[in-house]
Amino acid sequence: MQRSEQERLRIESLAQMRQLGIDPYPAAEFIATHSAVGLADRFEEGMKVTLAGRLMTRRIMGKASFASLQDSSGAFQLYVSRDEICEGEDKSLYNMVFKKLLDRGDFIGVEGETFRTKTGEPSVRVSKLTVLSKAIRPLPSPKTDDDGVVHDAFTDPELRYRMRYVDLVVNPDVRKTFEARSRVIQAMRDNFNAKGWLEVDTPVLQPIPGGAAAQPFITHHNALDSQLYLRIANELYLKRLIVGGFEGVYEFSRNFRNEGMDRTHNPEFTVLELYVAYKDYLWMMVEMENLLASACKAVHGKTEAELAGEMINFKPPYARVTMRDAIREHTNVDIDGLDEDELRTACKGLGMEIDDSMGKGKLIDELFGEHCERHYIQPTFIMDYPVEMSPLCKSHRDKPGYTERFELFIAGTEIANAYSELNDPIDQRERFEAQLALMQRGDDEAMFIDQDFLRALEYGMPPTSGVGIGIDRLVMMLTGQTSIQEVLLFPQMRPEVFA
RNA sequence: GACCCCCUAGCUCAGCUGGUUAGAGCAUCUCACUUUUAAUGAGAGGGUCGAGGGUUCGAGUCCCUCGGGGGUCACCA
Repeated sequence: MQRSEQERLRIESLAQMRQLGIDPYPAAEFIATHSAVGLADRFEEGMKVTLAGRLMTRRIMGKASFASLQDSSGAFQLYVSRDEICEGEDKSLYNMVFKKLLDRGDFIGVEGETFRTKTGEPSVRVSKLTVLSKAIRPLPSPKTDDDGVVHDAFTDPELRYRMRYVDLVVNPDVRKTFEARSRVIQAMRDNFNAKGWLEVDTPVLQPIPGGAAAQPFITHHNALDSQLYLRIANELYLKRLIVGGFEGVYEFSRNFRNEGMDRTHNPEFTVLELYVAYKDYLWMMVEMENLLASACKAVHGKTEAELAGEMINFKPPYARVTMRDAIREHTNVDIDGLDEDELRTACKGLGMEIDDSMGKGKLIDELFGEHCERHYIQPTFIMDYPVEMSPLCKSHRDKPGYTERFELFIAGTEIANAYSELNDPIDQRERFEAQLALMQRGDDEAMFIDQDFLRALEYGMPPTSGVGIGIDRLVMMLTGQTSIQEVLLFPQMRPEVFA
């Protein structure tokens, strides 16, 4: 393979280290007494410490040098003096190893005593230096000037996503985003566990891709000689567990949909699904408000987050708007009482592209998606969806033709979808059959009938409220990112071709 | 899937209506330097300009095909 000049030099340094009796990839444990930030937080002069991490910038000034050591928490300054790491006549550890054979990016461990330099910078005066792992490829070398401006940043999205390991090393904000993602998920999990709800795992490989309307990935099991699908949702499995007697179950579900990719869609994505027995969608709204407020606090320490120049306020309560009112407000169309033909005429009047395969539910969905959705910047519950677009949702307790469903919109994007779950097995069977009719009419997103799920409902499911929250999108909202690729460690890319 | 834009050194980028040997900063290498922090000073090396074809006396630059990426739209969360 073709090596760059810098790579060849580093490989040569490896050999030279071995000649000096230094193992560039030692096996032994290295114990760091402190992390970089931990040491900075509890800094006193005269502490005996050890640190481990990557050697980053070096400023060599003859017989002494400054360097920064970067670990998972951040960076700390090292002071390396020739005569302090080489006590005897042999100065090769400094002159050869430190100055020549080590490079930016190599892992080292150091032992030494803390002090402040004359400019006041907390530093470690290195007395012992151990090579922990040599890097043979050079890292990109961004620099930050006195005004905080970053020069030569590693910014090419293709390289950053394909080599996330490099991105994480040189772009501290990237690491912060993924730490925030972990905190969001942890805050949610803590919240659910405190209430006694059970975290469960349900099948990713499903014989029927149910619980949502989407194109699945199809695979094949050899031993069973049967077609299987990667799940597009886990909803129907969690409801089976409610039938089984658990009162609250949740799962952070990796779902797979064989559809387009853009800045809010990745073929695999994460949804938190939560189902709680004896609750309804009104209860769930309050639950969501509190949940998102605590998730936001977990990231920002307060209930506000900035996104694309807009402050998003996660403090409860959130606005509640019915689907009918939302459409009426933004299009002057009152969907109440319109039949399918009248609705189609109204959509055409608004210049929308529609076709005959669209049923009433789909038409309303289009109306909302095209004309309303983008207006909801602050967290807003859109509630009471028409029954045609919600085949798994309970009919509204006092609005015929509507369901007890809400979606939560933030920054014009759907973040969560929740129901008072349909638990009437006869009604559910009819809804599935209506989906079948839509499918025959040409709607390729209509749901399949899951006979086992219907059988489960026939054994009796308590009244239940369930919700799905798009975790990737929520993390985007909470970290100020506008592309899903920035909140996925390894976003889907075309396979790389190696020459 | 459609349209638009991008791909030049390890990184970030210049490179005009085509014109000698393709440039800069950082990184790298050599030398100097014991309190620097975008360290500094002096010097040096490093490129099949995404790939392949074409037009031309001459292509990084114009045209075509392909590959990769980004953006917009459509489907979807």
